[in-house]
Amino acid sequence: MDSGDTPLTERGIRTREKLIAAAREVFEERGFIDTRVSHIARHAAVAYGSFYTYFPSKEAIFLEVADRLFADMTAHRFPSPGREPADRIRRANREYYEGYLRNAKIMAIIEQVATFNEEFKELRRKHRATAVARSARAIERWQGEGLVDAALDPEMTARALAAMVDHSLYLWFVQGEEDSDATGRLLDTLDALNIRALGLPPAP
Amino acid sequence: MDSGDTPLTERGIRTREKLIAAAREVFEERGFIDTRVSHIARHAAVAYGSFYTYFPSKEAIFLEVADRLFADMTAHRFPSPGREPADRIRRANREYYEGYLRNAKIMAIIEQVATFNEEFKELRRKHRATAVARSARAIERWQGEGLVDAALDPEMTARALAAMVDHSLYLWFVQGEEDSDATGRLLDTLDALNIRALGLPPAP
Amino acid sequence: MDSGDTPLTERGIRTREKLIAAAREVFEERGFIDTRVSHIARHAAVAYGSFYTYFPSKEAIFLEVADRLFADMTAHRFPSPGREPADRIRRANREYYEGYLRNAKIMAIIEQVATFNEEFKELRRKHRATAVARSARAIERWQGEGLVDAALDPEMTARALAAMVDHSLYLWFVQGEEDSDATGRLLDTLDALNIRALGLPPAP
Amino acid sequence: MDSGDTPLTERGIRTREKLIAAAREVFEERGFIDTRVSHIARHAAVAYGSFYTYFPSKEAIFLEVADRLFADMTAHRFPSPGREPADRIRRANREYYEGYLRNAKIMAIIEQVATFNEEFKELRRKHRATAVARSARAIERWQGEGLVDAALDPEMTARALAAMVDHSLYLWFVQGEEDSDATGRLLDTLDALNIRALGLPPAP
DNA sequence: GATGAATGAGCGTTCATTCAT
DNA sequence: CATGAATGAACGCTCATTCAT
Repeated sequence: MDSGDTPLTERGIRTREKLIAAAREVFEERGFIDTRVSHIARHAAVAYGSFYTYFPSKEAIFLEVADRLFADMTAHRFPSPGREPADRIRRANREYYEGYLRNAKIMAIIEQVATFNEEFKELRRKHRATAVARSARAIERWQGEGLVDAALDPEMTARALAAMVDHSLYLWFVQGEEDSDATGRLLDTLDALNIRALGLPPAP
Repeated sequence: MDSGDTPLTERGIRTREKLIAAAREVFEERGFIDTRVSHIARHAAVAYGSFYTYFPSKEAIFLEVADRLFADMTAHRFPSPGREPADRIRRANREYYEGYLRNAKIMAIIEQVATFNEEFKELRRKHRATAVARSARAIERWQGEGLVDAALDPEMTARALAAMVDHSLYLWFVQGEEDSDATGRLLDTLDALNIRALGLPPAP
Repeated sequence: MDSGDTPLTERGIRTREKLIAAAREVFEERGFIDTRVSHIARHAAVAYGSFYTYFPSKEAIFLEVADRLFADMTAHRFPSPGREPADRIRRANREYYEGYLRNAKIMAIIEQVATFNEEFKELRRKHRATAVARSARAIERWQGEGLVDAALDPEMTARALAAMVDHSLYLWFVQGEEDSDATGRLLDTLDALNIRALGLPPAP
Repeated sequence: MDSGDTPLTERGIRTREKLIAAAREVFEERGFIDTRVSHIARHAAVAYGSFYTYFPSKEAIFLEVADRLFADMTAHRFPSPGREPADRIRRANREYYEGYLRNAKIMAIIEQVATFNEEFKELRRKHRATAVARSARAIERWQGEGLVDAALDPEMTARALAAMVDHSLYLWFVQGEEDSDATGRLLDTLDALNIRALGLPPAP
């Protein structure tokens, strides 16, 4: 009954990977609530009982799927040194938009699970805190350099702007308010509001 | 017998109200998913079957609870004529904050339900569309008066700023990131970012 | 709680009649199993609770409906004196066919109820026994007159021929095997088989 | 998990068979309407949920029981070549009587279900149509050979005589009008009426 | 380890009947 | 007597998890 343990054999690893890939697809298709363990097992072409050889519960496999997602969402982050702040914001945002689009469906499910599962709520909170802290440090730096008004609370500003971007993308791509023709306008507006709110000089 | 009907007698109306009040409390306490019809009935001190005299399902009573919430959230809106734009934004935001606080718990549940129930997704969408449209009209007016940069897309700006306020409040009050000492800083920051993003002159 | 009693006031009688008429229509429409007391009450434009003022149960009102049906089915029977036996059989059958058609829908429901309700099973049995006995007496008479072979068992013959007519009509009109163009052929065949089976001389 | 599937293992097949056998017994005992899935599971000494591993509903298992019944009722049919028509009718009837007796109880339940379930109505209709068609062809053949009056409508005759036999047996064995001493008289009478109605020469 | 059957608590919903007004 | 709300036992079905092979 050592389910959840990392399997040791080559074959076991393959089965585990099949389950994770299947889980992501099924979760994207049906949401967390409407996904059954049987769906995942069948989709992975694995016996029902074998699921529990690798994961102790539906929550556990979802946690793994979400972990990989967060890795993907943050892996592509790389600094763009020696740029104007406005330009760096635009670049960072664009990367985030792309990541969001790539993972929009599963992001939606994570959002769903976070509304009723404490463990997930906490996971989300941590990821957000990390991102907000990094962003707040950048704002403080810019305030030190006289680029951003010192009257702004760096942490709250970072929070609010992250919320703006996150939730706008969520509503647009996930909650079906998307209008693909207008996507460009939305993204441009998010960039502009970010930059204006901070009072940064628009990059030339 | 046919649930969903408006009750015809005083007594029936009372029972229905008891159920709605109980439902709100139970939903706030346990969330939508973990709420059972039996919880609501018991909390209302009403027989199990009586629930179905008034509502055909858990979804139905939740819709009623949410309807009343939206009514409350919008009812308190009143115009503040002859003010500076920045001042009006601050006032409107404060009203919204108060409404949010008053209804934070149930707002959270609505957010939850909207992640898996199409009917609710649609309800939320409509309410948001109304609010965004009003806000976009105000921005256009201010652009006409030369107070806001004409380069900003009014609709997308309205969307993004609404998302910022909504989601910030949601994360703060609902997802447990609240730190009551800092609430004032958050709200001030939201006001400030709103005003700065639009490029409005800060009211004196 | 004296429900089931015959009401005394004019108004009470009217309400009771309304319920019976409504019950027949609803039973015909939905069958016994799928009929709810609420359907009957609503169809009669009578309060739910009032039903129980007049009938102690769904079974009770059905019994009343069925009683009236049997009255109608037998009321039209009148002897046709001084005829040939074959002619009398044809006449009697025709009357029965007409009655069946007039009441086919409710006959179907009675058949349904008789499959699971002992009280109804017994009611049907009695009605059938009466009809079979009368028919058997006629056969005996004809045997006495040398018109029918004395080797035939009068009671069993009466039973079997009644079963033939009853069930043929049931399958034809009720179980939806009806083909209206061919109805005449079916009825003629039933007459002919009756007469031939008894060995009666075909009426000229 | 998905009920209705054919089980894949020996053990699964055994459980499924246990359920079917138990279902037949419980249906015979209590009728379709008063049978609960829990009764069947308990009678089969199987967990409640296991029922749904094999059948999606009470209707589904009943369909299977009925299918097997019809197979039994028709399997024993074998031709009796080179006999007099009257003799063949007697033989065929006797076989049918025996089958009916063997399955009388469950036949009753099928009759019951056919009164309110469209799927079953249709199943019964098909079986009857097959039997009637075969019988009608025999009548036509005898008409060609001059043994049966050409004036008789073969199809309607086949229908009516089948209805006579079927319903007589039903009333006798199922609806509790049975009087075991007289059973022989009933069967003899059914044979005789069949033969006389067709005008066949009684076999010596 | 893989397989798929077995388990049963749990929940939503129904509806005949009773009761308060 | 009329009215319609109140009651709650009963049942069908689900599905995460455990177990036997």
